[in-house]
Amino acid sequence: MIDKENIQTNAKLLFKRYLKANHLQVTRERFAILEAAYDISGFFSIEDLKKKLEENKFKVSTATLYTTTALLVEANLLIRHPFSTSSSVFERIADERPRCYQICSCCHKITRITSRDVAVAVNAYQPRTFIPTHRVMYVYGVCPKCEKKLNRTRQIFLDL
Amino acid sequence: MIDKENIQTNAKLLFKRYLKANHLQVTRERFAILEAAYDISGFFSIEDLKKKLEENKFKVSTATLYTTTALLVEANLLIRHPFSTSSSVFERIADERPRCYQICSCCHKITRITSRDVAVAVNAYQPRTFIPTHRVMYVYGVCPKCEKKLNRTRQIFLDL
DNA sequence: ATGTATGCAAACCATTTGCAATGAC
DNA sequence: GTCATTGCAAATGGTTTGCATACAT
Repeated sequence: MIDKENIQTNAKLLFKRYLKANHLQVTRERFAILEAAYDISGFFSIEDLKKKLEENKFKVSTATLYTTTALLVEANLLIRHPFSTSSSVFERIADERPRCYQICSCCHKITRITSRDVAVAVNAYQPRTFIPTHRVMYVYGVCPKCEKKLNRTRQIFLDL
Repeated sequence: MIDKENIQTNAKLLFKRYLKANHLQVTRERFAILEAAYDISGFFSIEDLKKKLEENKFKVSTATLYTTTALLVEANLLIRHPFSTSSSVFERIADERPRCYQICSCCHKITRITSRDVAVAVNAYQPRTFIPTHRVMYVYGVCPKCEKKLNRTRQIFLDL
């Protein structure tokens, strides 16, 4: 089993490795940001990260938050989701399970699916020369609740 | 085989249906934008759309471009990709094949994969109550070129 | 006739940039 | 000591908003 501690430790190790490999510096700020990001289990914005860091009594400039999150995305330690038009939505990559999200085009509710079927399906494709680090699948559609609503409207239309 | 004409006609039909179902108005602007968007086969920005519309001698305000693209995303006629931090990256949904993209975290090159394996894998997962309209998969990793350049370590998470 | 969609320009705000100061190596 | 990184504040520019006008129903 992987506990929270392990996830963080592993992420830090990977980040350090990434920085070394790319001749980048290991700084307090970068690791404080990584830690804060990995303290959040769901989606988060730059704003949320800033707050989390403040909770930890750690002050970082906005500029650094932006450059570091970009770095973490590059290092495959964070995902950037396409959920918002304006601001970035991030999420940590805490384990190797493929990430699959169902998104209702109607009510915009997002649900992560973690069933075995999904894992098998998403991992079924194996590229030849490309070396995959992680996979993200988005299944767009209509959730049951909205489907009922839509059906009602359609019915009304047929009646007209 | 589906040709360009057919794709557009089909998209228009779907859009009209969507508008009706949601009690929205069928306007010249909305269909001019849909047409322009479907004239572009790859990724495009709001800026690109504006240019394409100008080519067609059609003038639309920026505000309308934003609201209409949002509408088209809602109607499952456009995808919004998470490729840019600042501006939106769109792509038409021209056919029913699942969309899979390989993204190199290093050089940021994006390649669409259309092989049968991908299609099978992505469609293998079938939600129970949720009604899927389309699926998008992103495979992040390192392309062969970058792999050679950087002797980077793969992300390996322990005991899952 | 009613209410929605559009255009325009201003406002907004997330993100980026430039430069001086700090800190990693 | 050298050069990358950070912080700050200002600039940038994509996106949103408010309101008057035009238009779909």
